Amino acid sequence: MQTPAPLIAHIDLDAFFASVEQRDNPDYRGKPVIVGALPGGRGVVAACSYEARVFGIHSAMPISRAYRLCPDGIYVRPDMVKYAAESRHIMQLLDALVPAVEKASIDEAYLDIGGLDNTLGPPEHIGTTLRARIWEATGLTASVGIGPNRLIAKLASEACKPDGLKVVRAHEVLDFLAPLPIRNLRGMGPQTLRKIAALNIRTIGELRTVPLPVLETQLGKAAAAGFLQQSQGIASSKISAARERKSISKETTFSQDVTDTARLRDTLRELAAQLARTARREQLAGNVITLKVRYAGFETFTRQATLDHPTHDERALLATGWRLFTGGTLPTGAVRLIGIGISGWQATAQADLFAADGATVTNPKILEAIDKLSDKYGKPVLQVGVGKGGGKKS
DNA sequence: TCTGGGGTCCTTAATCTA
DNA sequence: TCTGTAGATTAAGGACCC
Repeated sequence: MQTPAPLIAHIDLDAFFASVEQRDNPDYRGKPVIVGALPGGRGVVAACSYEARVFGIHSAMPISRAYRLCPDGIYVRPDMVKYAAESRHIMQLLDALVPAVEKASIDEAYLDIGGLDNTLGPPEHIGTTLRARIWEATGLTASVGIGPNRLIAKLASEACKPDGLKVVRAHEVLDFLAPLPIRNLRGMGPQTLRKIAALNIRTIGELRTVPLPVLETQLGKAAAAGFLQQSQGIASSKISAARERKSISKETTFSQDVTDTARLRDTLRELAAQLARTARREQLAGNVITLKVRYAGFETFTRQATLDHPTHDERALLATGWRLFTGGTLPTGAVRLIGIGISGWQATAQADLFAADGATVTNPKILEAIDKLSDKYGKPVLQVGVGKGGGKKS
């Protein structure tokens, strides 16, 4: 039997957080709804309704600016628990329709629909069915892009937003891409955009004509080759249902910068407790602890310690995080943000020695050993890397 | 203008190891 | 045993995404 040509659908829920709020609060419908920080505080727009976009508001915009643009808008704090439940519901619905579904984020999914024309019909029909099912089940609209790979599917859904459907066939890919701004390519952020703009390149079609060595001088070998491939419509069409989590972190930005070390330590303790709860819930224990600190001027630093035991215990997390903070390698000054994370998952027997019930470490011998060694050496056991450049400084 | 929170991946540089 | 070196490992930061 011949392998069917790859066909990928990208589903994007329109203005997801704001649409959920408008659905649940009839008073919000037809009005500018901005989900994110509240005016007066620090923060940005997480999502906004299409009515708010008319005022020039978009996601990631500082809330203070959004408020200036639209003082009469409805400002709502995000309810992530509600959005996550809604997202699960929709993903389950997609799973029931299509064999291979990859959740890309809380409001996006990639579906492998290659070879489904016998059961679900042609691509246009599949797209219409997916959108109708989501609407019937949730009252939310979604945009669907369909193409021969992930990149084209994603760009097609962006092109037909909101509440649209677009199919780009293999022979149409180059013409579809040519007029689009290079900003639409994956991985093209402000820095890269600036470098490519220096070559007087604005569209994907123009980018395609740039010789590889010229692009390499601006972006380096790997990035240049990657963007050129994208400009030719070449991208992965692989869909992987289960993506493994690489790290977990918790961070918070203070409403006003903090110099009081007691307050910083209390905050770190709370974050360590939240982190430990999440890690235990997901049955993960890691031995790499990362501290993140952002100062008043927005300078951001991270420091890592590698323990010789995987942990998801809040005491071990706090002890390590605080030692990294006070270890003398960070600047002093008012702190805007503090955060802590774990990675380096270890499926070892030691991980199981730690509590699974949300309390502290259950194995007193392990704790005692960690504390003794930490006290003896004045730092968490064992390998602690500090300063620029890694290496092992034990 | 003034920049959240939670992630991933890549590059660079220092250090370790064979 | 000493020295030089290439590749692997580790840490930090940058860039990006939603």
